[in-house]
Amino acid sequence: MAAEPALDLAALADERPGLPVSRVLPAYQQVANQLQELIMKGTLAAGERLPAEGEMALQFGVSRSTVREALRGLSSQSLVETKRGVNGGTFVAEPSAEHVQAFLETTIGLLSGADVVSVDEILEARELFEVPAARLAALRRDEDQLRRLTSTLASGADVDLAPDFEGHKDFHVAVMEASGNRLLEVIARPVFSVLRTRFMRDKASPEFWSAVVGDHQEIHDAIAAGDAEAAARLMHNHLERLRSMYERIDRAAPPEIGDESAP
Amino acid sequence: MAAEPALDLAALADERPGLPVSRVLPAYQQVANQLQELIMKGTLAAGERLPAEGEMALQFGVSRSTVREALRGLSSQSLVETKRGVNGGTFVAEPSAEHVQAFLETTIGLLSGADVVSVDEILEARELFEVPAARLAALRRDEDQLRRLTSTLASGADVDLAPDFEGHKDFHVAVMEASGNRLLEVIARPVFSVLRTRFMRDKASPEFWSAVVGDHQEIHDAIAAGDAEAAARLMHNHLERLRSMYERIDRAAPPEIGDESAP
DNA sequence: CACAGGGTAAAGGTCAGACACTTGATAATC
DNA sequence: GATTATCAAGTGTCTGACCTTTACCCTGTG
Repeated sequence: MAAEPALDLAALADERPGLPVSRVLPAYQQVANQLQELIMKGTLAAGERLPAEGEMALQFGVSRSTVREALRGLSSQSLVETKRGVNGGTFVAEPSAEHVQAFLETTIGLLSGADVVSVDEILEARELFEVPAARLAALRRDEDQLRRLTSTLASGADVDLAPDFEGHKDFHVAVMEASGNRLLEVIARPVFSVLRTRFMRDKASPEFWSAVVGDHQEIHDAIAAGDAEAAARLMHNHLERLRSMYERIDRAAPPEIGDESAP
Repeated sequence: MAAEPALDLAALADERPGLPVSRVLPAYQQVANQLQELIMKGTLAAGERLPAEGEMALQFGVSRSTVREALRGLSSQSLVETKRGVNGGTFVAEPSAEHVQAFLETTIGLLSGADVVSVDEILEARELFEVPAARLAALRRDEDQLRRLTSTLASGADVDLAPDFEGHKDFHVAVMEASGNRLLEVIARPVFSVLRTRFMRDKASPEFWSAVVGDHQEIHDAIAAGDAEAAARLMHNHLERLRSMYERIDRAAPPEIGDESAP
């Protein structure tokens, strides 16, 4: 086992951030950077197993704690995953859409909370994503996707006495799914979720929700019929309706966010 | 200093993931989760300073190493930042668009590399973002943004003998900036960068690049004139041109990615 | 009084070594 | 042959120490 050509990573650091930082990065940062680069370059393939922590510590010439801190950073970026037990270890993670969505949701939420982006911008972006999504869905949805879209209508109608955001959400998610563009889905869903989080349910009138259900039905029919332009137009109108509600709530609510102790 | 009402966080864990995990999460995960929740809820405001690592260790009833691993995770999600020295410590990070962009760029790159999303989908998504961006830019650009847009043209023309992706990139970034929607900008830029990374420069003919420069000029003029529909139409045509080039390269290149050792 | 220099201490960064916990595989037992 | 006990690799956690950075204070000097 002496001839194992284990990963020789120690000669990969080429970072010269100029001068904005303290001229030397912490060791755990350097280790993380090097590993990340190897992963991004594909040198370490998805699913591949990294050396054990102790071994990496030897290779990098740092302590095991330092390696572990580096790995924690990478793992919370979903670049690696760790498993315990025999055959455990650190593995290069298979990138998944869910990771990206989860991250985007939290960060867009923060950006919005910190007023780096406004609610108007989120609503506008949403329209940019969802109107084309409806158009594409009309053109490309397969039977399966259509079935799923239909089912969100049914469940929405069932609970129309307790109209909640869930049915609403499911419908829009199904539309994006039917658009056949996963990147669009990955990006649009978090945008959507942030709005959902910011504007909790039960703030709109029952009439509003029944109008929403009606909109959904119409959009569904257009998508089912393959009428792309109608689907796009109806989605646009639908989002206009939502926007006006959001804006009303936004104006009514205090600018403070994250407060939940108010009686 | 004995009566400092430090953050009492130890009674906040309400996570019951059901059973998909090993029924208990690692301590560093739990600590990270609790801190993250406090940050997301706004209980810990941006810029606020957390207790020192040793103190948090006491509060959570874990060792300092465990706290540190939790903090590494949070800091690579840009939720906290650490500073050394006196008055150093861990601070809740101010969310910034750059963080999101950096993360999106790496993850979309990975998703694309792993064929979770196809190049076609990225190109399509890009069109969905950029055509409306051009329209909005025509309607809303201020003088400053227009100036920046113009300057990208000049630099592009200067180096038309060595047409590189940089000028191309700057132009498109300037358009998105002029759209006045920061969320759009945050999302579209990484999408764009991924394409740039995947299709390195110098693969297209000089004629192609001069056509690109011409397109840019036309789009610029439309935006400058405030002609939204023309800007959108021209951007659409421009992206069609780019798409055909990307697709040609994609077909010609081997399906392997991340190879750079090939002579 | 103003400023330069050094000291100081708080807090993060790193290390070493040890032990506990998980978990798949293997061996021992019924 | 099926069940159970043992084992070992590897991550998870702890302890306690020491190094490094750096804002701030306190001199001392001009």
